[in-house]
Amino acid sequence: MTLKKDITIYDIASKLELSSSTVSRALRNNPSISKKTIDKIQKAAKEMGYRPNKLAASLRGNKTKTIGVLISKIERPFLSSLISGIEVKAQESGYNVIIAQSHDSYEDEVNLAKTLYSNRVSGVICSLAMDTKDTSHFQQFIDKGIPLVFVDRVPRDFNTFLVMIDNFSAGYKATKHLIEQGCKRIAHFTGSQLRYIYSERKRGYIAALKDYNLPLDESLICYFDNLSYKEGEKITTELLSRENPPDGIFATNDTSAVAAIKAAKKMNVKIPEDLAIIGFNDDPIATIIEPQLSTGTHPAVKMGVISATKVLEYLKKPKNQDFMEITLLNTDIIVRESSKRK
Amino acid sequence: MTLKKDITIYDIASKLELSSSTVSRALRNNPSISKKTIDKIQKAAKEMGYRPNKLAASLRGNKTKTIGVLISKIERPFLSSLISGIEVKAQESGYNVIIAQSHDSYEDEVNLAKTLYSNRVSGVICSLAMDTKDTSHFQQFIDKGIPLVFVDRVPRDFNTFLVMIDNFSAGYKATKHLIEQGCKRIAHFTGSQLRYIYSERKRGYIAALKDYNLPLDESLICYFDNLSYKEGEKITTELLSRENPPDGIFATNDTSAVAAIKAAKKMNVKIPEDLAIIGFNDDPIATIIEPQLSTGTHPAVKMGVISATKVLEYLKKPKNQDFMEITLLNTDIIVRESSKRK
DNA sequence: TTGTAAGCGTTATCAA
DNA sequence: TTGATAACGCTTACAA
Repeated sequence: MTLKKDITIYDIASKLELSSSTVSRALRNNPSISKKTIDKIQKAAKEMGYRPNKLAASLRGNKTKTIGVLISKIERPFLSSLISGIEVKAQESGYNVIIAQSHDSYEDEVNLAKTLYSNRVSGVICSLAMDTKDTSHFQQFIDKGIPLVFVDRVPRDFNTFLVMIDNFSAGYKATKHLIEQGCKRIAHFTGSQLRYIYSERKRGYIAALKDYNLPLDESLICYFDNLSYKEGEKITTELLSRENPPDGIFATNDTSAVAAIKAAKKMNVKIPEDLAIIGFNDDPIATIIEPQLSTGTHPAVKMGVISATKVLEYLKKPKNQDFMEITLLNTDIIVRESSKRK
Repeated sequence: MTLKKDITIYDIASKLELSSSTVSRALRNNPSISKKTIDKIQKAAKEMGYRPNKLAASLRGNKTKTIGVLISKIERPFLSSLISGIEVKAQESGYNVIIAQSHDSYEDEVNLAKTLYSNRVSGVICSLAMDTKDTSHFQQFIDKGIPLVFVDRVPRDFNTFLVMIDNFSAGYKATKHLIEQGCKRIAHFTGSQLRYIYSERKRGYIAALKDYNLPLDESLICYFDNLSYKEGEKITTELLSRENPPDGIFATNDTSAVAAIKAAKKMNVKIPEDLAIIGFNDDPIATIIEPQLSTGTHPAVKMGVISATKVLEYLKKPKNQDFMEITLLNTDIIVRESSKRK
């Protein structure tokens, strides 16, 4: 097996009888090099099959042009779209994206943060694991001036960039919509209250009930462990078996909402007449289920692009990072069959 | 903004009055260093907050411990699961995963391959863009002894690792299943015939028809551009409007199959009685649609793990890479409501 | 068991 | 406009 050797700037330099620094500059179109030399060098580089060694450049410049993305699970539609947005934006600017999945484990998240650091990523974009309380493992990035963006599942108390939707308003809108459809007893599916996004949506839910003079029944607030389909089925079945079942459900994700639809149908509960349901995220399943699921939009790709943009902008002109910049995106309710009573 | 300086092995060395090489070795538990020294060094490293600079190590060792993944779009459930499998396996072995999306564009694929090369990835795992004909942009990896694995959408004529399911058999089984349900006129939704996976499934479909003495009606083979929901809707509607419509559909992906179900329902065609449908991939939507979609399994996570394993094994003991190693995974038919007539 | 020194491929500084 | 040289932080012969 004879491997082709890597061509370096030295190879080009010696072939053209120039110095390596001239070659280096020419390849980056440095204006101090004459047009003629630049052309000659770039031509030779192409012919010889030169490929810059980004490793060496990174080491030298102490910047990797790499964005580390730390999320729970790629398979979640919201997260894969988020990554897609990040990747597109990063690519545009010549940055690479490296992916790390915490699988919603705090320990993994801590270790992966270390790994990203060791890899000297230029910036980090993170959506927290479900049960992360302590976020001190992110301090290392701040200490080094590495831009850090939390997206969607953000911590409550960390001074950095946050990108998320207006979750309070989202919860409020979704609940208001159900109220407008005539719902009087609205259940709410929520996730870990450590996660701001869930507690805020819940707060929006509560505020809407209050504004419309509906009593708050704590027993209708269902705290999920992982917002899975299975959990959604189980809890819906339980809810609908009660003496005084709800007539509406605002689920904080589509997976549990779809499970609710299926469970309700199995129990012959009419949707939306007897039970109006709205989810959140607008996952692909929302339009597949019958009746189609009303939901709140969660602009994943856009959030990815914005997150990456924050990182890239910061890298261009770093500021004191002892601040918090929150980007709140608007969210809309998409009304589909599962909640449309009129 | 005062940034913490990076601690290097030199900092540790001078603090402990040792040499940098001793520190370097101790940090990697090199047996030639005394237990006592190792402990002392590792303790100091921890206290001082040392983080290895992988960049420097990579440059020195000319290996990055990074696997480049080149795929069309992360959002596809099959691909995000594939990546997940790759990431988990890579993580285990201390490798990073960098993601590049071609968005099914041949030009992007060529450029991204270059970028991955410039980043000196240790290995590459790729699922081709829909319309990639020429695969010479991958030769650079072979020339350098960088392990290259094609997964799922593989080229026809490239000597390297291939990981895929037995697509011929998959197509055969799916078709056979429909025949066994009594279908006589089975339509087939297929993708670009440049992609082996689609042409092989089609070959399986044709072989099954032949084995069961059903005539092959070329007009029932539908060539899709992108296998999207929209395309599926349109083509199904057209098919069912014919004088002599099909009584079964074998769709090469679930998206188009689900679209077919929806379109058929809209036209009051009974599923599975009048039209039995089977898809492929077992995407999440398959169990959400009603009737639930029969489909062929596509073990994405497993394929990811295997692909990563091939890369890692090769890196452990490189061989002559002028060979082809095909890993064919088995696939099963999951019979659900959309095709179960008895 | 530990130390010295060279080198990985760039880029930046200074000098010519 | 170009060249010589040092440096980025690590690993690894080779020497002690």
